[in-house]
Amino acid sequence: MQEQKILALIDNIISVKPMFYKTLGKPVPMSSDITPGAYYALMYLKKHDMFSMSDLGKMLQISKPNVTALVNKLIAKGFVIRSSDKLDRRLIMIRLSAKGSQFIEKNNKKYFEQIKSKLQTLSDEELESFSISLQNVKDTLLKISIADINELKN
Amino acid sequence: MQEQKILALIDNIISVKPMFYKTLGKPVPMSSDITPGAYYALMYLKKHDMFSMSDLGKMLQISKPNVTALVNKLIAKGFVIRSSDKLDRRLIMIRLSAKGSQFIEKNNKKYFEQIKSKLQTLSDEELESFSISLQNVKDTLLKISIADINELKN
DNA sequence: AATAATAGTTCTACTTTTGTAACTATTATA
DNA sequence: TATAATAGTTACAAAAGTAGAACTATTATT
Repeated sequence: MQEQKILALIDNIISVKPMFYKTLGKPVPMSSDITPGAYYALMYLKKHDMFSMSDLGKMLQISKPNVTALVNKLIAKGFVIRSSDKLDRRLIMIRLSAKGSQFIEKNNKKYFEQIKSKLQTLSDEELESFSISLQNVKDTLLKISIADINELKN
Repeated sequence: MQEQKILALIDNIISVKPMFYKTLGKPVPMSSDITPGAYYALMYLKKHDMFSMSDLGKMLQISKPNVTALVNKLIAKGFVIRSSDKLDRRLIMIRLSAKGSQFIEKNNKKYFEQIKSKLQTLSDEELESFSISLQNVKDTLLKISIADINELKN
């Protein structure tokens, strides 16, 4: 890819980031039952099934002490399960509990309505192309994210 | 658009938001010369040229007292210019100064390298399609954002 | 002219996020 | 076995974001 096109792409990445974060409403506090950061953690766990504390921190880009604090809160709420790896007892694996999974699904539904109303300004064609593009963006980010976490492991 | 496809779209929106925010590195502190929120404000001003205090707050989704505090900091740094609207003297219009514009351009370039390294895991074809999709997502978000701000005006 | 509405400010307190340093337990290395 | 490296925790501090209430100045409404 040409250098110039890459620069344009990165410019788009930079400028779309805050838009993405802000345009479609607040992250996800709503119930105030949980902090946005904790909600993100639950979403990652829902997508990726299981993480060690360290890898969860890498995904969320937060430091280890913060992972501990965050996971403690999620455990206190029963949203997450802690289990130590038997092969390497240093590792503590975190996964979603049934309660945590239900919580996310229920809350996301509430959040749906909020976003849905914002989408009403778009035509049917715009919705279609937005949908396809977003899927592509998501897949790409996921790929970058996974490549990134693997690199950090080595 | 079918209800089911819309639900899938929204699900993607929700799950891609935290990815977008986190996957590609920290928002934009870097120099620590400015907070991420203030940086976002500068980016909005770069795109939209001019905002009243209230509209800026709506774009950034922050309350009026916080707009004041944020803009004060930006003015102290000389990144932004304050001017009152002559037709409606209640309005205070904010726009980027030359210094602010230069600051953003310079800092974005630094940020480029960080993102560029993350993109190296992608093939040329993936970069191309990512680029196109992202442009579409950006345009769509911008459209939603503008529709939203106009609605709030009425 | 009186009243209501809007734009912005000030003051204040609170939540959320974030980072650093020192520590324990376990595993890998030499 | 001694040492280094890794995973996670604890304790503390500080930055950043957020919001409510009361206030001034200006414009719109009646």
